[in-house]
Amino acid sequence: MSKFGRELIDSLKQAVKHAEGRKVAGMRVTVVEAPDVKAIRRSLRMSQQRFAASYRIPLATIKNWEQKRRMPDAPAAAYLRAIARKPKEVAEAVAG
Amino acid sequence: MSKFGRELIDSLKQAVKHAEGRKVAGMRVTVVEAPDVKAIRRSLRMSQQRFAASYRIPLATIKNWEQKRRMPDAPAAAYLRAIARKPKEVAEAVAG
DNA sequence: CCGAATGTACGCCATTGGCGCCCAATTGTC
DNA sequence: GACAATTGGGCGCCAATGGCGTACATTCGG
Repeated sequence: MSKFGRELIDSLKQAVKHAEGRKVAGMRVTVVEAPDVKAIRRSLRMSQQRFAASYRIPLATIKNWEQKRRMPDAPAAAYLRAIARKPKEVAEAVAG
Repeated sequence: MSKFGRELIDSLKQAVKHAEGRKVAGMRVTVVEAPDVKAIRRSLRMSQQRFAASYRIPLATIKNWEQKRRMPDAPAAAYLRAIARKPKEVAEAVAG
């Protein structure tokens, strides 16, 4: 069996799974749209540095999110949602 | 130069950097101890499923954290901290 | 003019997120 | 007691993210 042959078969298997309505492992389909980190931060009138410190997120990670180089994963997206809606409460909760 | 030789040299370079107090790229040193997800969840008297749903974290991720198979990354740790201290406020914030 | 602060951009790589699957333990419900 | 449902532990797999470094552009106050 050639390498090409194996790859072709794998592709077909995935296609079949798709057709069956099953999910293909390793294929992530983003359902919810990405939270706009920059908008959230700006609405709080904070620099990236202060925002990062206030919510205990590494500065580099904030930068990645704002530049759309990385998408916040599910827990991070939830966290950002919480921050966007109750900035003060969350900041207090993580402080100290 | 053999493969083993190169690897040995790289290891020595890292050791030198360590000795110099510099940080070695790619080597993560966890500073804060891992949050005890199970304890947090239990104190809220929720099943893994409800906890996951309430805070919008995939069930599999909760399992990984509780079984210590994965460590929550920095944003996740901050989120858990917020949850631990202001469970109701955070739950309300992420709901809807 | 220059240094500090802020933010954009990108490389690198170990670790995590996220998914599926299976199985044991616990908790109902008849 | 028997049976089904819920809960949670354990593990393999893979792409994507987290985290850190470095360099460069822009803004701003002295």
